[in-house]
Amino acid sequence: MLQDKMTKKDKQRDLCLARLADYVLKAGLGETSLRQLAAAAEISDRMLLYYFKNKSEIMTLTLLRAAEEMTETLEKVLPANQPLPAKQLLAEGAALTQSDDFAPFMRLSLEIAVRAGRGEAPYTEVARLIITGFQDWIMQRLETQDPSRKRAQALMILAIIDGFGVLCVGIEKSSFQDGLEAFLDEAESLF
Amino acid sequence: MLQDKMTKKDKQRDLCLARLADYVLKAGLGETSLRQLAAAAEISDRMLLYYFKNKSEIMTLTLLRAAEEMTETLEKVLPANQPLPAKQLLAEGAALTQSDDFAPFMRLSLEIAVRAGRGEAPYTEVARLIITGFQDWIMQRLETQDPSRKRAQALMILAIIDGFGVLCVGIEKSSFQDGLEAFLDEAESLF
DNA sequence: TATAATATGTAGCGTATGCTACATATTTGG
DNA sequence: CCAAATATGTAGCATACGCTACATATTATA
Repeated sequence: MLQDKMTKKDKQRDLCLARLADYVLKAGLGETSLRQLAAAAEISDRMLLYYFKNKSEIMTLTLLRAAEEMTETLEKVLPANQPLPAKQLLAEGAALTQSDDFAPFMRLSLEIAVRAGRGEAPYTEVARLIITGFQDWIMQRLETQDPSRKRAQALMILAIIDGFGVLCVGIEKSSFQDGLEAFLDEAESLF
Repeated sequence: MLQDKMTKKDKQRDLCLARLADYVLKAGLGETSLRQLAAAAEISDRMLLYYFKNKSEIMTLTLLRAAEEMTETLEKVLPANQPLPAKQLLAEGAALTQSDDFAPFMRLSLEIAVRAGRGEAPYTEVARLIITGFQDWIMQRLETQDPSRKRAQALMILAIIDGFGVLCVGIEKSSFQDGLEAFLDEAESLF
């Protein structure tokens, strides 16, 4: 990635993408006109379209970059040292959705998923990438006795984490007065 | 609601909102310029702004109308005859997210929740309304032995249903080859 | 150093947006 | 019936959008 023979253009593209990934993580997908993106990248919109062929390419590469950063953040926050039981992994994941480090990724992922649901390109492929990335992360940390069901179990855990994220995002945790732990206890008592 | 002494303007407003609610359920929140809304309402944009004071009012009332319809649809799809055990209620709810009748509400709800998460008015209040509406629906159908935890349990069930909705919306159920039932079995086996 | 390739600024095009001004038609009520 | 209120069409404004044409500066290469 950090090759010596990157042209200046390539280096600028890379710098732009780093800044743009940070920007969309903070601002979301709603404030992404070329002029706004250019301001975030600290260049002129003219140069943005010199470095990239059009807005679609900018957004695709920016979201892929953000997805990469999400994967790295996930790895950093909870390294895959030893597997955890499902309930504990679920608790870790749900807590993540509220942590300062990870919440922006959660919000952005949901925005991407929603747009993917409407069939908007290029969100469809990015959404799939993010979901499978998160799913893999869960699988690598899930202690299980039945390997054949591991993938499905991971998907179930991911669904609960996502659902928790939606509720938090949508209602700003005002209905979670009892706290995250109490909420998660319900998961256990449900079945 | 159907008063005799509605002025023509009031009647037109009502008709518009009915059509607009249908429209946003189909098209989502991404295609909602005044001209597009006017076409959906089968009037001119000029008249749309005669009936309503501005776009913000149009969207607020339209989404409230859609939320009302969601509540009615929920009631119709599964009347509150007798309470169900959590697992069965969860299965019903998850299946709903894929049914033709209810999937549009699910997609729209997620779009609203995401925008609410960014603090965009008027989505914040509408999101809260939708979430509590769905939560109440669950509570009224949930068989429980510990009433003090009923509300939290309902929220947990809602989280799983929402998470399932996100995954379906985001990846178009390609990862659910095993089907909904197998997926739900995991919920049971997880704990 | 001359020339070609790369880089950057300025200006603006065509279109879409939310919204309004102004005129005219239609209905209503005294 | 006639004035006042209500309803509707036409046209367009100001702004924002994605993107491009054109000129000029800077750098690399021969």
